[in-house]
Amino acid sequence: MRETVLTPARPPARLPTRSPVRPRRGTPAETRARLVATAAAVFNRVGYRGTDSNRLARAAGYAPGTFYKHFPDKRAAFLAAYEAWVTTEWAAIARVVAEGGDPAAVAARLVDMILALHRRWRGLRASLRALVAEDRVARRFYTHQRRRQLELLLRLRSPGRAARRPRAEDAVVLYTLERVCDAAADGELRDLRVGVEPTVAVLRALVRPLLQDRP
Amino acid sequence: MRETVLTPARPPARLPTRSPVRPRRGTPAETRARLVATAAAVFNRVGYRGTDSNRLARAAGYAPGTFYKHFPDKRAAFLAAYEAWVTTEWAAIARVVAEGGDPAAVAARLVDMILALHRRWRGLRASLRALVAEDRVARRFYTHQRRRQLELLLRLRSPGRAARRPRAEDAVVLYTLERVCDAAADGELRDLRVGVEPTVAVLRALVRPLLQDRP
Amino acid sequence: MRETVLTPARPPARLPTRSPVRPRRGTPAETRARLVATAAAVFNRVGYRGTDSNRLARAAGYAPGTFYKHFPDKRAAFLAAYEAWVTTEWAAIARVVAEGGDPAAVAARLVDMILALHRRWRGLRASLRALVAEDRVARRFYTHQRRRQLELLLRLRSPGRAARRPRAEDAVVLYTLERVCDAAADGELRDLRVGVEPTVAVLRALVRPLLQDRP
Amino acid sequence: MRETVLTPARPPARLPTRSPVRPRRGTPAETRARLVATAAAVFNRVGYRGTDSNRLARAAGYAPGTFYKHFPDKRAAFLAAYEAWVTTEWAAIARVVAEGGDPAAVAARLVDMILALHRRWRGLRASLRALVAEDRVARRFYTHQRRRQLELLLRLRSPGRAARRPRAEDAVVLYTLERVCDAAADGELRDLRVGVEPTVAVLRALVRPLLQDRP
DNA sequence: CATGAATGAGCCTTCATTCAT
DNA sequence: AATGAATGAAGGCTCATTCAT
Repeated sequence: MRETVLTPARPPARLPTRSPVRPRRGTPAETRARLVATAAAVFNRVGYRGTDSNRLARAAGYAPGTFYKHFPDKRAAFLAAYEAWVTTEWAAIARVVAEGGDPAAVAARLVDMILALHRRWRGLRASLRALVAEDRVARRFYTHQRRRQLELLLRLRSPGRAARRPRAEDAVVLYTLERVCDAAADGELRDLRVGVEPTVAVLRALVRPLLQDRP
Repeated sequence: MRETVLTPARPPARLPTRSPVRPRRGTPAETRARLVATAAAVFNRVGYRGTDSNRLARAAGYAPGTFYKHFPDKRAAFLAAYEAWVTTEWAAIARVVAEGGDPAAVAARLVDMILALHRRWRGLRASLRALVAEDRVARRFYTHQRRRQLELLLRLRSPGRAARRPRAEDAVVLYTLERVCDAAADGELRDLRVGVEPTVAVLRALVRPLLQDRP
Repeated sequence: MRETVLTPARPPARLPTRSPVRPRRGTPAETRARLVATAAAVFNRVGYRGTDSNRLARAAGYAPGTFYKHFPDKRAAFLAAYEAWVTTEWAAIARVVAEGGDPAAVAARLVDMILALHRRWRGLRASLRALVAEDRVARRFYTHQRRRQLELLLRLRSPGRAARRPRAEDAVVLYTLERVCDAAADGELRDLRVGVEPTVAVLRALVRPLLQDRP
Repeated sequence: MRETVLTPARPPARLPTRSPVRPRRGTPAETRARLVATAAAVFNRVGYRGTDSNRLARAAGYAPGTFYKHFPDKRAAFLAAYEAWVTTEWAAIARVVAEGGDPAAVAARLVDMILALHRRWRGLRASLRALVAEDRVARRFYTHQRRRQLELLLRLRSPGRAARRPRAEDAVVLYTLERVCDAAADGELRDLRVGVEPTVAVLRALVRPLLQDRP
């Protein structure tokens, strides 16, 4: 196994990042996209509580009022950023799976890619966890995204056929993958005196069975 | 297997809950304990962001100033409440393990107990996640507690001897257990159309190997 | 006395109400008229503070900028709506007086009509009072309208001749009529446990002497 | 008739006006009273929309937060100021009536006093009208005060006995008195080319029958 | 030890208005 | 003539924290 966690085969997928200054006058969709991209970057850097809607707007090159033309509130902007993140992640997952190869190799590439993504967006993800823990609406949104992921996973594995693996097992693996990648991204593993490499190996072993139906 | 998740063999261990009103004047330790207990209960009910330090003090029967005589800030009160929770949890774990029985039965009782504890304190735990995600100090505190747990686990399993199981595996199981119990407690599983019972079964299978050294 | 307050002899005169949607492109006068009519209806429903100029423009089928092509500001649109209301009211008054009949009957029909008009436009009138109370320009505008009314009244009563009734008495009756009709329209009388019928009777008795010169 | 409207027999009753600076640390009741007095003065000068809660607090010598320890919002502070005003007014009315004298003289003193009070507090009263016109809660509060006045009036006139005068007539006179005094205070009469003196004479004639039961 | 009145920076949001198209 | 994206000053309110008593 050549690849290491820190040098994935392919650079982590990126959310579009903020354009520099004064984008004045564009289509609403463009403005919204700029706001979302900037919000993602800013939230990732300083966290959800670390900014306010005014700063978010300014960072994207707009005045405070513009923000509220596109989002009912700060939370909505955050959830839009998170949704973009999930879309990015699952596009990347689909790509890795589509590339094919033997299941162990695919599992390895998947785990590496997911970990890289969690690393790159660890601030955003931390804020997500915080918000989901505190806010009903955010929680609903998050759970909805996770259900999407579960369905996606089923479809990835067995296109056209019914999955034979129990749903509970899939869910547990998904939770584990998410939680452990967050821990690794946040440096928790290091603080625990647990190596990243062996942990990644454990995750790969966990993910592999996800990729094929039971024998 | 008789026990169900919803009716654990033993009622979930409880943090001391808040004393009623006006306890005024006692030893500093008593006052602090009352504040911690009240804080735990209030945080569990309305979340970390759902109260302020004034209300917390009043709920325990004190004036706002008293709160700051015992804690440098609101976060410290929260972390004290969480520390009490962890202590409670691991005392309960030790008790279950000490009761003995065949490993499968012990694993089952452990998972049930932990899930019950997460259910009872789901508000507190949600706030913990939020705070840990946002706050460096809280994160350090949390990671420190987790290390304690890891050591405790090692000692539980193989008193006196060195553990032979890789540390990474233990850590992953610990994360999984925590994350999935939180998901169950918060109703995420239901929203995902995943049954609690089969999920618990998966967790038990995961926990069992923790309890004995490799053959 | 046949007529009741609630079933006036003739339906209350109506300001033209808002045109439905997208009237785009017309003469400036048409556009302005549509904006005024819509503004009257919207202000009557939600009050002056209850909308903003953007919504007002949209409600009339225009973009925000169009609004400011026709009015220097929101207040101007309101005053235009109020002016239309006063014109409507005094046209109705003139009509009732022109119909003739014995003074008592005319007074009765007048009071009923005025009350009906205050009822139908109570939201608009409430906003008028609010604005007049807060805003110098609106106050001047309002006082100017009231002077017009006073002159109109003098001319109604004694066409061609100088009035012999002291101006102060007329003014007081005008104020009373206005204030009490507003109170009735707003349900204040009910809250005061004062019947509308006897109050209307008092007003009629007050109005009658306005209609003829002193004997 | 000696007294003129502008030089009433007795100086208009005054709400306590604001204390100058930094009153730090007092009983809550004192602080609240200072805030109410300052609010009354400031609202009277610049109107309800002319300040904000921060400025109100600062004007009374406090920080913004202090304001919200005593009032749930700006409106509540305003209504407290208005309530104080009504209390002041009716104490003055009771005093004038208690002084006795022949009904015409009492009526004259009453009207003069009320007009003076409306003049002194015309800004406050204008804001009251604005708020009542726009805000349900303020309207309810205002109507409640007015009912109190009506009851007070009944009791003033016929202590111990039932009133024989119809309630509707009393209410109409109360409304007239209020509306016309406001008009005089706001300079509307002048703009209407109506003299204050003859208007006051009309009001006195109106008020006189309030003071005694029908013959 | 405990009190509780007071603090004040700062956040979220609104809306009347402008101007490039 | 009409558009509508963008503006930005300002307002209402919160809450962690202090300090004189």
